[in-house]
Amino acid sequence: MTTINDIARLANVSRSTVSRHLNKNGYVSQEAQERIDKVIKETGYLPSQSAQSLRTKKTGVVGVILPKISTETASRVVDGINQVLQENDYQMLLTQTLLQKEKEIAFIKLLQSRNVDGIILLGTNTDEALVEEIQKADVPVVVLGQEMPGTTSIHYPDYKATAEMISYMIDKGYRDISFIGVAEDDPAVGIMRKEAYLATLKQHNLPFLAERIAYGDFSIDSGYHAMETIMNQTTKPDAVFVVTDNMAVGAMQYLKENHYHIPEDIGIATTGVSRLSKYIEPVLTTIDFRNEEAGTAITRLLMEQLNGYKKTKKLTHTYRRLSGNSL
Amino acid sequence: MTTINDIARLANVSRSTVSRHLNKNGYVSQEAQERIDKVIKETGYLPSQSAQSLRTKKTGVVGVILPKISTETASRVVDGINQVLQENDYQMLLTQTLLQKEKEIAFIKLLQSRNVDGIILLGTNTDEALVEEIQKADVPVVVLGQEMPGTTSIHYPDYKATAEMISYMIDKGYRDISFIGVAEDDPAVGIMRKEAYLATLKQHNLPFLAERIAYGDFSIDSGYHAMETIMNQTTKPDAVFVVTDNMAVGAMQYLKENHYHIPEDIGIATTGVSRLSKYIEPVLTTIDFRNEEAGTAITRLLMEQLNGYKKTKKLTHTYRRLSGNSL
DNA sequence: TACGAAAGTGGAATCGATTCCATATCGAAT
DNA sequence: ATTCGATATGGAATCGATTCCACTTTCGTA
Repeated sequence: MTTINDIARLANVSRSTVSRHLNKNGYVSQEAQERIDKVIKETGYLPSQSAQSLRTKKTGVVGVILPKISTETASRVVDGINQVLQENDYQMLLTQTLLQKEKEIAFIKLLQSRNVDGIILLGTNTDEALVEEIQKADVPVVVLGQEMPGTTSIHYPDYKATAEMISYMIDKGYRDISFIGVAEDDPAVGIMRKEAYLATLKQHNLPFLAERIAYGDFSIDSGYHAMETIMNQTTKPDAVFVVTDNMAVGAMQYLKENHYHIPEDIGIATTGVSRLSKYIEPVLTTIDFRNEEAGTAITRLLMEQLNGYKKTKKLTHTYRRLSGNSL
Repeated sequence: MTTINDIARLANVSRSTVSRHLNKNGYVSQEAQERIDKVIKETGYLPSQSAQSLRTKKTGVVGVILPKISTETASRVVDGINQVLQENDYQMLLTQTLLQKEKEIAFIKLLQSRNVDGIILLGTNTDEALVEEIQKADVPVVVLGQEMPGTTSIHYPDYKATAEMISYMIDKGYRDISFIGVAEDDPAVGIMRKEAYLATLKQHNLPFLAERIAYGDFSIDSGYHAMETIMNQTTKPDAVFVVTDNMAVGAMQYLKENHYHIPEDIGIATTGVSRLSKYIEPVLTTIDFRNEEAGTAITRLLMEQLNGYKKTKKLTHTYRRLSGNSL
């Protein structure tokens, strides 16, 4: 590796001069600039980020913590994040928790020791310990997907969107709607969406049956089994709302294997739009949270913080409903 | 930020002693260890990666260069990569080229200036300039998806798998198979797969018609238009092989919009298995390159190199065919 | 002609770690 | 009693940059 000292020596200047030239601050004569540029080109010199960031406390790296990259939702968010980071000359250090909550905290620490300039967390919970760790952090942390106390965050309109979808299903004529949710340690997906489901049924004076609800853990498999549980009851629902697309895939698989027709025998709706779901039968009716835009939005908020903006902001992301023929 | 100097001062030892304790090399008395541990716990001290890597020339970070993260193929590979990296306490710096070739070279440089310990490149071409840049790199670079001269790489069995799929289609009774490919600057996907298609037709004494071939650029849209081009000819094929799943989605969209039935009017086969494609009609017949395993495999090769193994290895990844009802 | 500001440059300290080397203590073996 | 190896510790150099400061030269203007 060639270093700034090599460049200085070869160009017959001091390393202060090289640095001044590279950073375009201070005075450097035309001739010196040319000699330096020439040597840099010849050697292919690249400044060491480690050394630079030791001095400047800036790495140009943003840490991203997410549950699992190979889901359509997450990878779209990452696309959005990456877009804004690239515009601002930041790189992305990516970590996956695989839904182990303790890893979120561990990664916040780890990323800081890696001297990232900021952290974007795709949130799955708002546990006390996590909130605390975020407060303690000495770099800005922004959160997407949960309303995190005391932290700049963007959350999805979980309640509103779910309520609207359930209403829509009722308008379509469904009267016995079942629900596949997730555990309640996820406030956004676990609590808000379920509450919206329950409240909307009530509002329309529809009865609520405990056996119409089953839970999964975000995986396809768990969606399959939740659907199975629901359909194994003595009476069967005429529709199902699944809180995540991944679980909806599992639910559909169960329905298909057991020869239920969608939407004649049972209607299905979910959140999250898949690349494929538009093109293949049945076209899923879903709530599209426009994850890519959410990714760019949360990253812009982080950029604001990196540029010195201090106040915490809370935003709600927008969404749209995509109508397919699964209802 | 607390530094090693703070720890040393608070624990009443020199910073050499703290370092020795942290790295478990050299002698440190029991009492000193305890005092140091206590102070570290109290302060929440984390060593600065920048400083460490400036001294040790190791960052514990691996750079990953890929075309686009929000594709099923890429995100599955990343999953595999991440798994092995995590096992080995490495983090991942992720970059996207969005299929701009010059960015591959730019990122190789950039990642080096960020002092990554190694680079994993999901290859899209084997251009001279790229090969050169890889040779020049002073960290190990491994490549997935292309057979890169002089570099450790794993490539997919593009020729064999494609030939086998075309044969399978012929066995199924299709006699007029069309082909949606990509530009030939991608040796693996652009050249090998097309050659396999042509050779297999010839081998079965089937005629080849130039108008049965169209090209896309990996995007859904381009698959749509390629399919459109093919179906707008005076005679129509009875099947199509699409070289990537993303383009296959576009092709299917075209077929669906124009009321062709799959597989009655036209059969379709592709590579790459989507989470969804198994569950929704029609179930796609595809070549599954098992991207996640490919990701773990290439990462293990990189780990070997990081541990001092010098020789370059060339491996071919395995695959399997998944039969659906799209043929 | 003189003087102060602008232009140009290098020296040295610094960031936060690691690591080599010198030094000191102590117990065991000769 | 002396010596030697093991244990324990701190000092100082170093990694590759940035940045402050001091110093010199140049130049326009009073």
